Amino acid sequence: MNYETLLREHHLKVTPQRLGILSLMHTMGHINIEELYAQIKEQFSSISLATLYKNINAMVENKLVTEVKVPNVKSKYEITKEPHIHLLCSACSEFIDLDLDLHPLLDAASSKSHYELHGSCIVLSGLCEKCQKEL
Amino acid sequence: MNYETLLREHHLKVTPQRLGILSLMHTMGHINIEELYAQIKEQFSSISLATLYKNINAMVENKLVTEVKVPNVKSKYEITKEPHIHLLCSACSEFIDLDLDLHPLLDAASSKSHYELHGSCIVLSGLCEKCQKEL
DNA sequence: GTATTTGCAAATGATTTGCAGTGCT
DNA sequence: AGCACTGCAAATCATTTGCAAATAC
Repeated sequence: MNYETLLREHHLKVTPQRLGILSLMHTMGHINIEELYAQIKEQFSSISLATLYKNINAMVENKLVTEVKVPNVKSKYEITKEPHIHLLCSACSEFIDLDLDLHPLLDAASSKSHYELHGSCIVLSGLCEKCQKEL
Repeated sequence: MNYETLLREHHLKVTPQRLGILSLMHTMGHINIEELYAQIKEQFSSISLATLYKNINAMVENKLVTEVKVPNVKSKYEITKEPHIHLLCSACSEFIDLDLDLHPLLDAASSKSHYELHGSCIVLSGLCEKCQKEL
């Protein structure tokens, strides 16, 4: 993925810090502010939390990045993609994407409610396969 | 609904403040901390925010109440019920429940991921019927 | 060259904690 | 009676803001 292009397409200037943020977000899949700050300090030891917040906010406003609010844990951030399901394991905190066709659900929701839908935040929680066996 | 019984069933002591909180939550459907504080002050003028937080947290821990994390706005609280969809209008901030059969989705998610699912937080956002017409 | 971004420090906002007094069972 | 709850004040944690120096375009 070319992060420079991605930034420019979303009307954001290219800075080394932003490239670092996107690269981490891409390799981690989902990441919260705390983890992001810890990781990015390894590349930019003097980066400040304020910069991180400003950048994340700018990216979310420009829809380059999506915030996923998750019950019980801190918000995660991911590079924006098509609507999909998130799964959270309440034992080991694994947090993964699940690509299922959401159109049947979205269509049903839309026609029953007469809403014109633009976004979704779907988090299902339970036990992952591994944790089911270990408990 | 009998709030006293509800509290006892969830191993929480009955206090006037808690009855007030549940009553408001039931009549409002969904409510955030700020709204709740403003409303409950009319019944208990000396109630403190700390008490409100402690009670909400206790109720959430005992699963009497569910926190709904919503993108862009403050968390809402509701009396716990079966999994369902929430709809948020991004123009007028209407926030409503939509009762659709979620079993097809949950079953598909479960069998594809091998997760044993326990909870869901589903928020769809868009424009309500009224706001579509006005824009 | 101009506008934006960065990093620091300080300010704000939200939530939690400690504790003395009160109320529930 | 004993333990949990309330309300206050203070502490903590998360996020935002203001500003001078550095950087992007």
